[in-house]
Amino acid sequence: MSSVRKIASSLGVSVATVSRALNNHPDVSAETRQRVLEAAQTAGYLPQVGKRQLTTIGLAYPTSPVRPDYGTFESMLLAGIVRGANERRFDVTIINLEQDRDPLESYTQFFHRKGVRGVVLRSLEATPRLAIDIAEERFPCILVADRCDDPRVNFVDSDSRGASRQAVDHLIQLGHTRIGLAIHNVLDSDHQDREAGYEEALREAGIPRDPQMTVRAPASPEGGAMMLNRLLEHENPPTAIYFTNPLSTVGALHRCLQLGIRVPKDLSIVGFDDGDVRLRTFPNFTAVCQDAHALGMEAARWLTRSLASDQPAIFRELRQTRFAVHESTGLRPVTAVRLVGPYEVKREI
Amino acid sequence: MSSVRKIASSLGVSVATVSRALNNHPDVSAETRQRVLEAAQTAGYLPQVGKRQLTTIGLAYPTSPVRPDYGTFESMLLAGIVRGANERRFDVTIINLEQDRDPLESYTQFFHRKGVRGVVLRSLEATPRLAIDIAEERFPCILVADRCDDPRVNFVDSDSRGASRQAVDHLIQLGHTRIGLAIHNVLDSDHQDREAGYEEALREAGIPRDPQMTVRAPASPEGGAMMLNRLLEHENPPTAIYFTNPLSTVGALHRCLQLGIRVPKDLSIVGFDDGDVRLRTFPNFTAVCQDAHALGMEAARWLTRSLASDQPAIFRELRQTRFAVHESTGLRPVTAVRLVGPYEVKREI
DNA sequence: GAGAATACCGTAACTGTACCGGCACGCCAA
DNA sequence: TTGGCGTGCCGGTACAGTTACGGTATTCTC
Repeated sequence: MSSVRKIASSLGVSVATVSRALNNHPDVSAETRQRVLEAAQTAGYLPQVGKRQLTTIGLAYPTSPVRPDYGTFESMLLAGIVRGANERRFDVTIINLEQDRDPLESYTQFFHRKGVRGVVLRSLEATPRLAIDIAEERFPCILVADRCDDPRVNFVDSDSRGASRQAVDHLIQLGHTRIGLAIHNVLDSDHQDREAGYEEALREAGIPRDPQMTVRAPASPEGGAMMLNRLLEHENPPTAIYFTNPLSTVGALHRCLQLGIRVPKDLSIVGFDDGDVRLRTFPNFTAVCQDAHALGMEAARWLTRSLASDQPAIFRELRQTRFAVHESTGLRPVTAVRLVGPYEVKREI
Repeated sequence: MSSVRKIASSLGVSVATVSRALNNHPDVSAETRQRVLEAAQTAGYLPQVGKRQLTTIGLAYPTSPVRPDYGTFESMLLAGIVRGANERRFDVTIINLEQDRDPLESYTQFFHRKGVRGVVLRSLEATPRLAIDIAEERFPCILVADRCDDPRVNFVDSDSRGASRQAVDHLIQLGHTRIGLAIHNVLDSDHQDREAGYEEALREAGIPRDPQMTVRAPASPEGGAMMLNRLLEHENPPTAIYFTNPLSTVGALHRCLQLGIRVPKDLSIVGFDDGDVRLRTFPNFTAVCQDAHALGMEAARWLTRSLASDQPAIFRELRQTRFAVHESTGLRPVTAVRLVGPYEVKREI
């Protein structure tokens, strides 16, 4: 519809000036650039190279991409996105939202300058705000591995409430009544789910929730070890713990081995897994499992289908996580383990 | 230099036909397409949209990208590549070489159709052949995490011979004389390095190499456990083992815990690490460490610098891996552990 | 105060792609 | 046989956006 020439004539400037303004070239005054950007925004300008239809989608990260913290999660997610996009012969480019973006330009302009027709937004921590901003500009976007209340925001997320409840139920069935919750210190929607599932299972079983049985720490092996320490130092320690993150689960299991705590004989542990971390620990841990690959694939599939068919529907999917029993959960021990010193373990009646 | 119009006039066809032939459109005869592709090849045709200089590089995978097998290695590599490319404001797109490539078109045409000016080639297993093909077309390309004898091929790889030798030396210093080698069953250059380092250290110390102390299996936790079994079933078992892959190291440590073999008291283990796997096992294992992030960053840095400066130099870098001592290596035990049944361990004099 | 340097912008030339129409050929029915 | 119709293939042209070059006005320097 709109082109650089249309915008140029409507503003009384030349096409070269419009092009320069849209591409952050230095040879244009700030005032003119502002006028051009506004005109482009209101006209709903979409650049097109030649007349080619672009077949690239972006994977946008608010910060530096692929944080090692997340273990294999990012890998699996990316693999899923690439596979989903390839089904319709789309390519995927990685976009860093903090890099190379002019604060003046809109997201739409930024993404078009990058040559992508839509983005999968990988939201880290507290930034679904971004998704709303992009949705407001009506640029095709889908949030992955997070969710958002705004009705204009598309997302694919996993819902771990059901499986979390199932996990805690499983512990209760094994006779446990004092069950700890070791959760991320930043409560995003995922972790809210897990806490809700934990709470539901307790309530259903008529077990009152003890706030001292909930501890919080960053998602890391060190955080996991720390949370284990804190729970077992309690005068009335738990006999089972639900760790809501893969890395803290690994850290906790490691700490148990260090302390000589036998899992599951002395202590039952349910963890969380994104990939196959649970199959690489000792013992293999019972876990709530999230399929990151499927998450990414679904997101890319919907986005590319939506771009190809050109009908802007709303898409919001919550995929249920799965509960898988392995070797780290067992019957409630008759004697609970308690930590009395940094390296001293006491088995009580 | 050359454009669709130049090619069109030199062949006596229209620009539309050239464009169609270059983009795999159906409305062109096979014979004409062939002629156009050949002319484009000899003329060294490089498409350019508008007059824009493309600032995208590709990360090309011969097969499906990001294999979960490799743990966090792919994640770290990708993160490094993206960061290296961003330094010069380049973007990265993921390209699957098996997808959407017409067998008739050259790699150059394929990559240009994808809109990238250069590629980082992630070679998996036995495919440095690809790097040679691409180098022959003079398309900017760098092989990462592998190497190639052909003098036209650029690469960034890590050299683990020195650190492997250091690792085995370390074991010898601790009094070990019977040292096993558990290595990948496919001997790419990386694993050749590791074997060479092992051999060198033994020779230097005057210890004859026993072929029965070398076992081979796929790089997986199961492979690691299997290799451990095979070595410890030997009538004269080793007191220390070098596992040349992160996943097999994890599998072996897991198997030791299962069998009740105390590491390092009964058996010393040196492993290999790409990221921080060694810090998430029990015990944390002594390892030869490869910095995948740095590998990717160096590759992308060189490629983007080379594209920006437009001088096609040759680049071949071997980064030394690092040897890090952790908790899985100790003094040679007086009694070696031997496996006499699937779950029976015997400690001999 | 005159010359030089710089900031900003317009004209025009250039890139590649898609739409539309035309030509040649083959097939089918009257 | 002949006219009509569909299809494969291709050319002309309009149009997308970008950049080289040059011009004008303003500012800086001596």
